[in-house]
Amino acid sequence: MRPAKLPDQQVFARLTEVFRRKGYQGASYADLMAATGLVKASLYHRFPGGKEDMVNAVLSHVGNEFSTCVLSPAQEAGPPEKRAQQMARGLAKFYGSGRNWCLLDTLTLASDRRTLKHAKRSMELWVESFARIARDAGLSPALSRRRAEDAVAAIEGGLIVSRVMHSRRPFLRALLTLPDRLTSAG
Amino acid sequence: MRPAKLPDQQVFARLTEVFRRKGYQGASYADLMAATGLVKASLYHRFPGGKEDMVNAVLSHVGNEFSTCVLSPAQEAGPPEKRAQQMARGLAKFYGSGRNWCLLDTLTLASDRRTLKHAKRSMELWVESFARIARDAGLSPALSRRRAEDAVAAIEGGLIVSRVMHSRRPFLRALLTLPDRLTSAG
DNA sequence: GTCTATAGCTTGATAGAC
DNA sequence: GTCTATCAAGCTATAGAC
Repeated sequence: MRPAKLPDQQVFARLTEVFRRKGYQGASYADLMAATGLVKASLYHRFPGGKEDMVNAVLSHVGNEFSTCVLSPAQEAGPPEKRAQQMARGLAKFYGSGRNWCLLDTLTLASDRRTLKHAKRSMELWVESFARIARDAGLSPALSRRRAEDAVAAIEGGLIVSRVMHSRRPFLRALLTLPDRLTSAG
Repeated sequence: MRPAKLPDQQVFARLTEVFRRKGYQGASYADLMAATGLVKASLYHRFPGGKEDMVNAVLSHVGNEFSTCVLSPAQEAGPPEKRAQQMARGLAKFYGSGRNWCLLDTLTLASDRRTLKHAKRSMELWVESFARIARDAGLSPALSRRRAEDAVAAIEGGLIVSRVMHSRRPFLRALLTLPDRLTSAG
């Protein structure tokens, strides 16, 4: 009998896990097959362009998750501080309290231009979303932009220090200081 | 006639360049051969353990550079603010104003335990060096440690945002705020 | 949409001449 | 300390059956 289709959601989740840990070049088909339980030809059936297609599908999928989990609070009504706190909670969940690594980091080592552009667009959305909070808190557009970029950097850097030092605290501190970072005057 | 020995310094510098851009798995022998001008067997002659040996030699070599270029100002006499400024200048040079990527980031994706331990030790030295500045500025040991970790995270994150967004400013801002980050009260 | 089977290329690694 | 030559293993990719 014909094997049932493995749900897209599961495929995406498992591919994501591999790319997060190994990056683009580090993720071999052997890894991707083992993670999904699908054989190579099946992966090519779903992603005709091979790994490049997979990576971009994963970036889109994870980008959607990130939007609903983290970015959407920025759009809603309410005081900027509260919205920033909500985003921090979303980030804690999204990054598994620092256990997960960030695709925008791991996928931007020696991968193709399409992927790099995709990653840049994703980070741009993230920064813009943070900047909106800062503007709503009364900061100037230019300062808001800087604060937003620096907040993203604090989180990405927190993830790296957490990864290298084997402690989640640096990442968690970056979340704790997020609201102040985005909304405090000066 | 027998080909002359290619100076260690040049070999290290060129290998470093490759590992910085491609990470451990991304750096193939083809890449390493092209960068050094040495053939595969010659690389194995210098590094009997292959890539793992190369990476660890590169980490040691770059670690020494980092020590003299960045960490040594922390040991000297003088006001903490001045020393922090000196370190910021050293970091600007070391990271090519944001053009260079950090080995502690790129080499910690799916590489062997020895390399991960080496990277952790290097970052530990870095954090400790920053923390000393903070203590000399009068901060408590615990706060100094947190400030130091967060400062390293700000720099690593600045490098990532700079890399993804194609702008050196996030990294350069992380340097500009370094002295205050390490020495301000509270 | 899954699988088996196969192809050719690239990889990491070694032996041995100069 | 460099090189040429060679190797098995792993890699990406495709053809075709069910």
